[in-house]
Parts: sequence; C-alpha cells; structure tokens
Amino acid sequence: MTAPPAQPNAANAPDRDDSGEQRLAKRRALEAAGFPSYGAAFPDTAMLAAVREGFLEGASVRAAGRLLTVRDMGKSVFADLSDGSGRFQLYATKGHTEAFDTFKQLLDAGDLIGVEGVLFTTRLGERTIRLQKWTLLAKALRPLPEKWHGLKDVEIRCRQRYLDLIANPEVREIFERRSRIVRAIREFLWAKGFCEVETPMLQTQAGGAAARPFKTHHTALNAEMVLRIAPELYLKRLLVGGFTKVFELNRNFRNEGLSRSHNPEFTMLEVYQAWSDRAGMQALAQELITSVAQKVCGALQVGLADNLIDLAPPWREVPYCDLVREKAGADWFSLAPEAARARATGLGLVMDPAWSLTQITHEVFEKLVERQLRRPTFVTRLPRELVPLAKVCADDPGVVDVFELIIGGLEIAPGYSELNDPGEQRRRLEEQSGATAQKVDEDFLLALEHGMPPAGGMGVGIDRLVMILTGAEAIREVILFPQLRPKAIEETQR
RNA sequence: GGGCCGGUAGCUCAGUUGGCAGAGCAUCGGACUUUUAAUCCGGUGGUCGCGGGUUCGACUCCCGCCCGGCUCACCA
Repeated sequence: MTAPPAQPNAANAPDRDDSGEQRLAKRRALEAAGFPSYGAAFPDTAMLAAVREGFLEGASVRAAGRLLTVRDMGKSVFADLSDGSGRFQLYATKGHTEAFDTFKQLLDAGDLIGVEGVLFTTRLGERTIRLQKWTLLAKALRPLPEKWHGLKDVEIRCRQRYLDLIANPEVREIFERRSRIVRAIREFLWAKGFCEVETPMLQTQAGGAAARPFKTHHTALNAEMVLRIAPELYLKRLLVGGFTKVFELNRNFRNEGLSRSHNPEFTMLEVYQAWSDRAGMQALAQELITSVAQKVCGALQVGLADNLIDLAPPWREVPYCDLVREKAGADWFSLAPEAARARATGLGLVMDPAWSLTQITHEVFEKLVERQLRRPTFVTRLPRELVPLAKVCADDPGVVDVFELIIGGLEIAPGYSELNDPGEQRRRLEEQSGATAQKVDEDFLLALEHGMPPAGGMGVGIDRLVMILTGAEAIREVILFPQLRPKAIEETQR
C-alpha cells in the first residue's frame, strides 16, 4: 500500500516497457526538431462535426483535437482526430505534409495537435483532411485506453472520467444531454416568471428533510456547521419576504450510503409558488418534465430501446392507500399492527419489531409498490407522519396534501401544499422522533409567524430525472465524478 | 456496516489437480502512398490488489486487510 521506493537505477533499466519513458524521449526529440511539446493558442479552428456537415471537396480546413488512432502505411499515415464534436480522418503523406517523418515517428495516439489541410474523399468514401501543416499542442505522456473494447473498469471510468470521456463517446452524449436538460428546466421556469435564487449550503442547522448531514467547521466564526440537506426552509423564508415564484437548482448533501440511485451530493430543483398548492405543483411537474423530455429527447418515449418509459400525459394520480391495498389486501388498513406485520412478512418483507403500523405500511409501499411503478405516477395523500412540512388534507387529517412522483421505479419529485401555520408546524416538527428527526428550526418558525402565503412547493431530483431521460441504470452514469471511497494519495500516483 | 462476486501486462480478458504466467489491442523495431479494429514479420513489457500462513513448490488452498461491483441496511 505504500509507494514503492524510487528506483535509483531506473535510468539504467531502458529495457522496461515504460511508455511514459518512450513518450518523454519522443517529446525531447520533438523539441529538438522545433516542435514545442505544449503549444500556445491555436485559434480560428472549425469544429469537426461542422466540417463533416458542410463538407466541400477541396476546401481548406483548420482544426484541433486529439489523435485517437494512427495507421502507419509507410510513406503515408492515416489518423483519426477528435475534438469533442466528432471524429475526422487525417491523411498525411510524404509528398504533401510538412515534417512528415516527424509526424510519423514522434506523434502518438493521445497527443493534441492543430492541423491545416484540404478536404477530400478516399477511395472507400471516407471524408478526410489531407494534412499540409500541423503543430503540436500537447504531448500525451500516458497511453490511451484500449481502442476496441473501450474502457470498462468502473473504478477507472469514474476516478479518471476524462479517460472515459475520451474512450467512450456515448458517455459524453449522456453529459451533454444532462447539460441540455438543466438548461431546458431553467428556460421553462424563467418563461413562467420564476426567479432563480441561491440560498445557503453552509448552515448551522440542517432542515427541510430527514437525513444525516455532513458536519464541518467554520474557523473564523469558530462555529460547527453542516452542509445543507435541503434548501426548503430558506426558500420558504423568501415566500415570507414577498417572492412569489422562486426556484433553486443546486446541490444537496446527505450523509448516507451510496447506491444505484443515491450519491451523497446530488442536484435538486426546488420550486415554490405562492398562492398555489399540491395540485398546482402537480400540473407544473407534469408540464415541466414532458416539455423538457420533448425538447431534449425529441419524444415522450424515453430511456433504452428495450426499456422505454412512456411519459405521455396525463399521468396517473392515485392515493397512497389505494396502492398499498392493491398489494397488501383491501382490508390492510383495518388490520391490527401484529396482523399487518404478519402479512407483510408473508409478502416477503423483513420487519423491524419496533416499527409502527405507518412504518410497516411504508415498507410495503417502498418495496412492493414504488419500484414497480414504471410509467409516471403521482402518488397522493401520504400519511401525515411521513411529511411534517405539508398541510393535512381537509377531508382527512391523517393524510397530507402531497404527491410523490414516481417514474421508472424511482422517486423523482415530491410536491406539497406547504404548511404555513406556525403553530401547527411547530407541533408537527416536534411529533417527529428518532435519530433522523430534524431539530426544530426556530428561525424558520419565526419567519412563519410573520405570515407565509399558502403555497405549492416541489423538489425534482435532477440526477434521477437525467437517469430516466438517458436510460442510465445507475446514478454514477449521470454524475461526472460520483463519490467513491477515497484512495491513499500514494495509490493515485501509480 | 452485513451478504455475494471480483481485482492477472497500459487497456480488454484467459489461466487446467498446487508444478516455468498467456492472448488481443497498445508500445518498440522492420515492410507497405487511399487505410479505417489496417495488414504482415520480429521484440519489450508482470509486486498475479496488499500482508501473513500451509506446502518441496501458491495466480491457484487458508486467514487478515485494501479497492470495486451487485445487494441489503441507512436514506420522508
């Protein structure tokens, strides 16, 4: 686990296969030949995708990118150049290319170069740049991953995402799509008059969700602080302050385990609208997600071909209790706790003896109902114990006026009729018990006492939404640098 | 944190009962001026994740640890 000691005689061991050494030697040779190995700016380049799009036989081209493959034919060399927008073939020949021998002998796959040349089409129909001039922009001292099988090792793909992006074009597609999704969400909300705001991520008290926070320390203030688990309580303060349509699209941090659908830092959209309620948010969620999907995916059938999810509205709306009854029996809610526990065990669930009937029921919901809901479904009327920040339903004080939007078995978005009665809010927060319960945030309650408009609020899990819209089967496929166990520093240096 | 699976060349992967550690790609040398997984010929390259143990002998069997994957737990 410790780094190997430096080899004092490494220089005397030229027979070791060390592509780094070989590339360093090439770099020295390039410098000697008048090619600085880390070039200056190379402006006014065309994007290769645009060159392909507007291909014109005989036109001059200036471009820059990374050499991906090099096919040496002796007095000519074919190579593939990639600049992120696409790939394009280069053709260098002894007759037409400046410094051809240097190009052939000292450049490697992985090097960054700038090129100038003329477009033509090869005998096999491949559109190609006939290379006239080239310049070295950066010498790569490490080899590229394998070109045919690509890079598969999940750990390397995540820790060295740049290699994943170079080797696996579909990975780049996912992150470009993520960028378009986030942009489309902002544009949608801006067009509806929502104001984007930023509230503290460094907080003295974590609130707005039930989760263990990350702890940190502010040196100058000598204060213990936490990273936020949700922006909710600050956004509601803005409703008190007179903002009527606000949203925040940024990171939350929860000190929890990692899984296929959980990363400790994740991106959440939270939207609040004064004078609205759960129903208003539900309509907004459906319109937001369908319009973003249509704009970014070009269709409402999204995901992988063998597992398409149909987002066509209207989406199903169904009370929580009905879904539980479908799985656990029509008489479920008339069962005594022990009978419910026995039936849940019979359904294959593992019960904690300390669980209340509400918790047993929620286990049934999460394990047997939720993950089987493929098409978008608004689950409404959740037990009030589960959601302390929402208003109870007028016709049944045991349930709250909220929705939980499920798509593809994932919790994508909750939405509430927000509780604005400070007295009830205090009682509901105090009702919560147990290790995960948030402490009562007195500043938040003080704000509510000044009068918060009745409002609808919702949160959209952006990472999970991107999973749905890209067909990714794990959250780490839609987060550029997902959390992994930290490695010892020595290990990161080969 | 628990259970299961995995870690072998830079990358993708084989490895027999416990008996000299392999292939393809990459890399190095050679041939080739329309190739595109270029092709052909010849080489280099290994702390078999780490540390112990059993054994004449361990990539292989045993124990501990590290890292990853799946899963469970945690997670309104």
